[in-house]
Amino acid sequence: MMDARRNRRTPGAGRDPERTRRRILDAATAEFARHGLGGARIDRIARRAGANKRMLYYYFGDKDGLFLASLEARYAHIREAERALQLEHLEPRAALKRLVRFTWDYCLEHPEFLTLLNSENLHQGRHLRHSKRVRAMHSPLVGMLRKVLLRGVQAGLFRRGIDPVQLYISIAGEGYFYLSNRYTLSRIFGRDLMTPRALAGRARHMSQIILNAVRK
Amino acid sequence: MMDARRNRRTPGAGRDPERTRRRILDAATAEFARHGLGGARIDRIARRAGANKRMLYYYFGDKDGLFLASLEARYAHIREAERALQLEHLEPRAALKRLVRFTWDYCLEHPEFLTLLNSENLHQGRHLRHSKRVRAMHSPLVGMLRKVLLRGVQAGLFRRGIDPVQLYISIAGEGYFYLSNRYTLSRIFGRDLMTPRALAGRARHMSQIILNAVRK
Amino acid sequence: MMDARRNRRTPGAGRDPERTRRRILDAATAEFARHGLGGARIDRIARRAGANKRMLYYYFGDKDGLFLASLEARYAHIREAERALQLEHLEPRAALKRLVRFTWDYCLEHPEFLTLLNSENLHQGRHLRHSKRVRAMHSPLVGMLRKVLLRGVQAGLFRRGIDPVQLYISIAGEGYFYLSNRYTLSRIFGRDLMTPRALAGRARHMSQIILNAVRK
Amino acid sequence: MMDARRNRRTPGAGRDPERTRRRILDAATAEFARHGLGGARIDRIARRAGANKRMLYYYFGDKDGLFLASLEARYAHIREAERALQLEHLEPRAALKRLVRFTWDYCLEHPEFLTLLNSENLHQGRHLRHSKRVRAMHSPLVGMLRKVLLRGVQAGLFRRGIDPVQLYISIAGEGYFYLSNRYTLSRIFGRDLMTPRALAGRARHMSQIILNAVRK
DNA sequence: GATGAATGAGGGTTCATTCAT
DNA sequence: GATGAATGAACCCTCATTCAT
Repeated sequence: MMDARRNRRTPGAGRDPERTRRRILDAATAEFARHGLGGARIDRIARRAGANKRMLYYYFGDKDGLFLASLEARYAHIREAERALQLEHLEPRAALKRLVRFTWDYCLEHPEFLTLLNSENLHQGRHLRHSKRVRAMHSPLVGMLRKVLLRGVQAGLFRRGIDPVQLYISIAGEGYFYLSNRYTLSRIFGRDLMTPRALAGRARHMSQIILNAVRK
Repeated sequence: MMDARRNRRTPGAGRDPERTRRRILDAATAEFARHGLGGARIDRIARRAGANKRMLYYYFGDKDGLFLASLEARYAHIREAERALQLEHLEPRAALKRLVRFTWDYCLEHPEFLTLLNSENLHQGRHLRHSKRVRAMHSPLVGMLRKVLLRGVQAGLFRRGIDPVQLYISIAGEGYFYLSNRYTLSRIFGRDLMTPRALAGRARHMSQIILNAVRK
Repeated sequence: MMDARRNRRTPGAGRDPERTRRRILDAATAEFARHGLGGARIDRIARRAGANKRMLYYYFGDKDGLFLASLEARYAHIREAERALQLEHLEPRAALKRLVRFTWDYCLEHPEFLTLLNSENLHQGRHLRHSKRVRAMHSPLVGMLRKVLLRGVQAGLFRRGIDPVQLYISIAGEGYFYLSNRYTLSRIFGRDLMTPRALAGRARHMSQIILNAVRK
Repeated sequence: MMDARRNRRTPGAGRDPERTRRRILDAATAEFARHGLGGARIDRIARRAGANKRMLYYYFGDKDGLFLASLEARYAHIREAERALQLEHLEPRAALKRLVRFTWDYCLEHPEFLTLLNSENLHQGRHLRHSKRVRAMHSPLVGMLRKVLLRGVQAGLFRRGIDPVQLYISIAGEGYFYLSNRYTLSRIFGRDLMTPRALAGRARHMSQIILNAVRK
């Protein structure tokens, strides 16, 4: 209590603003993902980030601001990854398969994204409504999918009239629902849905569903 | 449960245990659905139920007990409604269509069920784990779907090897994800997913997806 | 909930007023002894007594009334036991030894008495103040002890001028403090005061103290 | 701890952590002493300390933590005062008399210490069990008394084989029981034990008891 | 004599947030 | 940029007690 604080350079604190911000954001994402917006605790976030509580307010305004920042960061992350898929250069069916696979894998590897979205929807999207960035992020995805569908139709592989947004929602939904609701589903069906075998089965099932959905 | 209660005096209070219990449960379901488990407030539930706060504890033990009771009641409700579908007497494709339609309509008319399930999954199913009733409720559902699929195969309409659990998860997931995530999806795609037209479009899309998924 | 309650004759309830009263009193004594007045719970008492909570109020008025009744019952008990001592027929030193021994044994065998008294003193004796019985019950001990001391003086064994009340407080206090404070004393001295050996040691020590106190 | 605090503004609040802590601790000690652990009220403590309720948790964790802190502080206080007695430099009988007198006076002037200890014992010493400091505080006391007894034996004044722990328990117990149980004892003996005269009588009686206990 | 249902005040505790430095 | 101390409202829950039957 009365020790002189020499050489402050402990990891996780100190004078590296960008790093502090990043640590807070990561800690917040983990906390929101685990406990939801209502269940998240500012104290835990600060502790996990190794930061002073006051800093959260300094950088993000308030709890909701922090939540929105987490959400935006995760959206940016997945959209970034999607762009790297480069479906344009693939044969239409292969492109679709790849997108399905990617979406599944992403959900599997980033479960925090699912719970973050669930929280935002529980709160009726009131954070995202204030986000300027998020709308712009998403047109490329729809455009990309639209082009794949068009190429499939032109190649005589896919049927006409498929709405890329509806299809994307199916692609995401097939995996999302399975994973997001894994606890209740496992329980009511008396079956562990998260064994490697079960996961592989779902991946196969999803591919079939989506490819059957578009075929002529 | 459906017996006429004589001589009610003050509305919402007084000596009618079953009614008091029911009112609390309904109020709780609404509150949990709207705010999640963490965001739900015992005070609001009591007020909305017209009951003394103490009564919640008297009947349900604690907040978690109340949450579990809400969850079980909703599960019982949907499974009850499903049983009334009587898919056994329908032609296989009609039966499937009917189940898809029912599931969609149910999610649409009972949005509280979706958020309740999301909350339970956010908490990793820890309430349902203690439920004895819920597992037993669900085997009839799977059994019913299995029989439909079997009849479809025998009639030469459906392909073999479809897992009824995987299929049910798709049926539910197609509607669930769309509705549960409607706020974020509407925002990122810049399109109101809840207009009558959009809803009708989704219903059609879902039917196609599922029927295409099973066809030979 | 709608079962007809046939043949009510479960043990611990039913139509035996005196028995019900007794069971409540015993349960209350145990509860007060264990948790103190402030920490005692009406619910626990009722449950332990196998009685309806309302009955506690029916028989004893309120929590304080119940506490006083417990206290009085324990006082009556020890006074009863004391009367059986019959120190009059013993040689003075033997009489003293016997009293010391009795007091020690009683405290040891009835630890609930100690905590009950502590509770009452914490509350500044406000229950006992309203008791009419307790004053009348007052210990025959003082009279008995006075006679013993007198006989001791006359026999040239004890010194003059010893106040029987002071001496009695010493006799009780030597054991009471040791036992009542056994947890803190054991801890601060790093020694378990409740081993058979330690208890025997204390009994011996006490006898010596008291006998030395009166000797010429 | 004894440094002068400059520029105090509002009394009882503000930015003086050590002072805030101290005020809370004092208020808690008084409250616990008066009402016991179960009967103590966090609200009252905060109010009396002129502090925000939240601060109690900030500094002491919870009610039990606060209770333990109170207990430790009081133990530290009496042991400190004892050390100041410097019995080493006194003739054995004088040393003993002084210790007896001191212990009596301390109990008389610090009745809160008695009730605090009673509370801790009611709770079976569960707080003290977690204290690391308390054990260490007490070996000096025993050591000091042991040396006095030894010197008394060597001087041919005291008898051999007296256990300093047993003797200390007697020294403390003689006063403790009298004072701690003053309400019930006064009531059952129909005599006010707290008049100056009565108190003086007890002090004399105690000295005799203890000195007679050790004499040859 | 006995019961289950109901009450309102208040229990300890925790919350997101802000102050002074 | 960063900190520890402080805040007041509100959290879930429990209390002794009483009502209606």
